[in-house]
Amino acid sequence: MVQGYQALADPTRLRILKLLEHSTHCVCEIQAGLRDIAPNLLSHHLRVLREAGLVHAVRRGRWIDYSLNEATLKQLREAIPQPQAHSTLCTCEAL
Amino acid sequence: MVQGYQALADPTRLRILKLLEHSTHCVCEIQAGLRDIAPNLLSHHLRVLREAGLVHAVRRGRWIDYSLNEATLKQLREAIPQPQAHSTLCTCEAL
DNA sequence: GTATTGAATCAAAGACGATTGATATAAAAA
DNA sequence: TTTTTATATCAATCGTCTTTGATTCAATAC
Repeated sequence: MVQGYQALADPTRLRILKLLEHSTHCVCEIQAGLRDIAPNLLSHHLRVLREAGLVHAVRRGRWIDYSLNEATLKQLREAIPQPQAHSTLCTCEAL
Repeated sequence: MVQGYQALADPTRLRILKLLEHSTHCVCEIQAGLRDIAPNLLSHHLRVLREAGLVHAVRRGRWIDYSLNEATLKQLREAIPQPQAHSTLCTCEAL
């Protein structure tokens, strides 16, 4: 989980994931959507996302297509803590 | 958003949030649940969580009670990218 | 086979976050 | 008012992550 949130915790990577919400994209298309990010840096961020399992990559000839990995994203969504129904108060000696 | 995911991306902080799912707790109770974390370090992590808006803190006499801030947690859950319905393929020239 | 295109890797610099030890604040008890 | 208890802050260290520039690898075109 930690690795997943770490991967989400970067503006560039969030931008990449947003791009992929609507479509699979090869790196050159992602690059076109993030003109301010150098290609090698983009490649690095894609690797972080890959290694965290947030996206997957498949080669198609000269290109590599990236898409969201919904299974992992769902896990991350569900692992964010949530107050439980019968949440009690602190039992420390009252004031 | 980035700050929120950053705050989630640490094992100690996830443990703290897990503890708070069931109940509000003062720092000394949280401390009891994380015996391997030094008090000053715990305090640091609580600050990170506070500044990211994931928890809130209220003083009760000598104690300070921490609880989850569900509003922010919900936002983070909903901001995790999700493939959209009519997700298309990469339009790059086919192989 | 050699060049070209698309993408990843390597090495190094700088910025940032985690951890520690020591000190400070705030409220209550003595 | 001094001490004690609960928690936070400060300063410094260490490690990790981001970014850059240069190089490498893989697939296709020539």
